[in-house]
Amino acid sequence: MNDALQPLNLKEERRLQLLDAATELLAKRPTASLAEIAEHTRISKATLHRYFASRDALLTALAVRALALVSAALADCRLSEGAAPAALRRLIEALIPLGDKFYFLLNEHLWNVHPDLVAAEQATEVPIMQLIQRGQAEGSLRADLPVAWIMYTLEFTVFAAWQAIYDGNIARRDAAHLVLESLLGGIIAKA
Amino acid sequence: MNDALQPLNLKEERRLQLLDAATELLAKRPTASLAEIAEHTRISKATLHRYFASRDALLTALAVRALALVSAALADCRLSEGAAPAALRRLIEALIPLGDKFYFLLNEHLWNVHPDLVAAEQATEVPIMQLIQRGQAEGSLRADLPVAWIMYTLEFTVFAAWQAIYDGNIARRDAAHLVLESLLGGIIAKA
DNA sequence: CTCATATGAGATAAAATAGTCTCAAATGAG
DNA sequence: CTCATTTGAGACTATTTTATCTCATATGAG
Repeated sequence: MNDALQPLNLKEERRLQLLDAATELLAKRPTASLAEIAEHTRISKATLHRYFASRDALLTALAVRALALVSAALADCRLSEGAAPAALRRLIEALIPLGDKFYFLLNEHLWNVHPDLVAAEQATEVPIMQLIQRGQAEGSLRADLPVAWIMYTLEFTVFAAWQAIYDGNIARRDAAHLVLESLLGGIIAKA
Repeated sequence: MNDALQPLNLKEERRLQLLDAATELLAKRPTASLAEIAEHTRISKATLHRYFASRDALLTALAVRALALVSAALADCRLSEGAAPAALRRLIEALIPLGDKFYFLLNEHLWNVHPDLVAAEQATEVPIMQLIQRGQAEGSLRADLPVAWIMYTLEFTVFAAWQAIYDGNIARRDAAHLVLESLLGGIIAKA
């Protein structure tokens, strides 16, 4: 699965560029037709079909790539090392640029078509969950909030940041800071 | 638009039940076909068409109802009264059960079809934005986080709660408390 | 420049979804 | 119970989306 991260020839590079542009659009508009995806990626329908034989092939490629990138990011973050808040920071910084891909992994409508990838997707959740548990055990994260809930709020806040960047409402360079501040410290002013 | 909240005859009651069930499914799976919506709502395709003449009619009804319910909830919350944190609490408590409808209002893929409702949707954002601004001016909400970002994180956290309830991962009765705690106070343990 | 390859536009076919309709059965009120 | 209304199943039609293909043009490497 790390094949998705190997150095590539030009055509493969282009294919991934198209795939990433398609992912963006599909994150914003899951109902987009292939004609709309072609338009968004600035290629003709025929060319889109040359790169991805079918809608299913496109969605599969998307899922595989999302899994590979998120898994690699998680591994790079070494979530089991260092204090939990610092690890969480590394995680958030890594995930924001992958917000659309991360969003796809979290949504069930893709998995209906690709149940074979479900186990791999669930495997991406394990290190995050363990990090939260570790933080609670260490006393650095609140233990009164259920782990499951912390995961939801983390995941949705990361996607909110991706969306806010995409919409042009926050600057990319500010995003991680904003997520960290609001998620970790909350929005209430300190006394 | 408050017509959507008037006492109803039995058939209209049933129609709204169907509409609400369809809204749930479409929040989880925007690509659901009418056949899938019919199955989810436990009626036949023919009956679905009897209640909503077309997919467009269904989506329009959904948007109109979502707008009516969210607008009414916002009005009930009297966001300009009382301290900002208390008003925020009332807001969150009101919005969670409307999470699927709120999510729809925030997403662009519906408005492509119904640009006429865009102004009304944007009007629902104004009292929320004003509340945040008021909180910042009063010093109860952090002024270092942009208003736009606070709105994103609020909206996505509310939807996260709706989703978590729908998935069976948190209890409905706990949801508002969890949102308030994590959003307002953050997830870092207090020293 | 040449030439191999990639691409777009648009026509066409196939598949899926949306929409329409009929009639028997189910439902609910009186 | 009767009877008016609603519903489901499924056949059928219409529309949209997906997929396929051709050929002229564009592109890029040498």
